[in-house]
Amino acid sequence: MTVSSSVPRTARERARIEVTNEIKHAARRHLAVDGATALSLRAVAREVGMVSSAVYRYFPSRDDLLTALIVDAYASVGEQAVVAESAVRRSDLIGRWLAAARAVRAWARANPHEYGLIFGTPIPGYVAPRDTVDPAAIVPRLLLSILIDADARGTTVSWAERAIPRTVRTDLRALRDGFGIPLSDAALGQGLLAWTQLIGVISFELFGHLHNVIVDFDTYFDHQMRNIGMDLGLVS
Amino acid sequence: MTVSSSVPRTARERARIEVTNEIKHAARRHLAVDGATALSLRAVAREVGMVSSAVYRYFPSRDDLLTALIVDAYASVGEQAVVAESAVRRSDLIGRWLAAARAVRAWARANPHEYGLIFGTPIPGYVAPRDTVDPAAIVPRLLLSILIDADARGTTVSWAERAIPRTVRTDLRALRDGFGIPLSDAALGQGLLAWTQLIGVISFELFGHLHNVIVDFDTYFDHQMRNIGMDLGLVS
DNA sequence: GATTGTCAAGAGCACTGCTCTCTTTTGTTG
DNA sequence: CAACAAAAGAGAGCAGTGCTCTTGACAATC
Repeated sequence: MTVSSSVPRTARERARIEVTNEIKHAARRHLAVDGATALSLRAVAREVGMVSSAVYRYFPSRDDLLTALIVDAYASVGEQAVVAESAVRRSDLIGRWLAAARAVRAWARANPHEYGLIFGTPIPGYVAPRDTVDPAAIVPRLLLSILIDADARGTTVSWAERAIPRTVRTDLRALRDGFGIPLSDAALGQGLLAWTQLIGVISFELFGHLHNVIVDFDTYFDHQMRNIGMDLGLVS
Repeated sequence: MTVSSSVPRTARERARIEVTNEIKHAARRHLAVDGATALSLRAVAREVGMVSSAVYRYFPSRDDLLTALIVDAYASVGEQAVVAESAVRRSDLIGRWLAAARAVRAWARANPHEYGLIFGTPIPGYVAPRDTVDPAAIVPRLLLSILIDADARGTTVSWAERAIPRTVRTDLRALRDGFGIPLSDAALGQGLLAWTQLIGVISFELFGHLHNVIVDFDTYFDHQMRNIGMDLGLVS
């Protein structure tokens, strides 16, 4: 094997990439309409004009197809969040937090099944391969970068004075050292919870747990996110 | 139709209830092992010694079987939470909150697939029937009762002074009036978020979003829940 | 130009949810 | 008690699924 890797050289390789993308796009369309459980490899094959067995040349199993869609979904939501957040003035910390949060929610509402794929019930017997961890970290990393900027400006998190158990400190230290995050245990811990809250509020909305409770989800989401941002010390 | 309704009179009715339960138990076993998507009506039928078509006399479709399991799951987690919370001294507000939260998490860890069934990705094209809304409300209601007791003791929620948008107030008022909840908008709103957080933290743990981040989940969960409880004004 | 690796197609296996028809069992009524 | 109606089980069958294996066609390389 030579250096050829990312650049398609032969016509075969080029065609392979093209067909692979075609399959993925068709699969994403089916996913958007029918959901993950109803995603049929045969139906996808029909749509791209192939016989089902031919698809197996590109994805060795249905789960592998789903994994590819998961990676793409993570990349997609991550990109949306990054773009939205980068459009806000750097010093407007709460604005950056709200922009990122709103972008994630908007993406989730536009692609509910893809959202469910990555933040809902995991596929049984399925373990996320290495490929998914990098794109999955985009949004959390973005949120942390806001916290880091806030910390640099001298803000403090509302739980700064609260005790933190020893083993939690150990876990947080490993996280901080592993990724080089210059944040206090308190900020890191509360940031982790904020990330959890963001996904939790969106999940409750999309999965119907606030049906007949909240009507104006737009305002409700903004309200909760703004309060969380204030607790994080991102005062405007 | 006479008064006979809940009490089985004839042997047939009795047998029907028994077979129905047998099917549900077999289904629950399969669910626990293989997950919801892999739940096969035929496999369940085989286990109870029936032919698949006979099961349709009891559950008109696979989704109806799943719905029955969902209702049971809600009832199950609700009972666990109620039992655990009731064992705590009434004046120990944070203890009651922690007991309920820990009970929900313990149930979730013991029955991950049932948890995923009710708090994970909803089944595509599936709308929760009326039967599910009552059992689904047990845990939220329990958490609210703690907040109500706290309010009666004069505690205040950490967001008590923060502005609440008009439409959010409208939604919260409808909720308060509909269920007769004597709580301020601030307490109700923050309570709603606490409930979301509880499920969010458990989901992140079970669905693997904190893999390689948190090791000691027991302590991490307790830590976050205690902090949330403090924000709710449940100081010990 | 012959050879080697890649791809698409087709048949087939074991499984699924679900719908029929047919037979047996059960409860009620004349 | 016999006759009838309702309920429940059995079996076959349909259309669909994921996946495997074999067969034939094409392209890249020696």
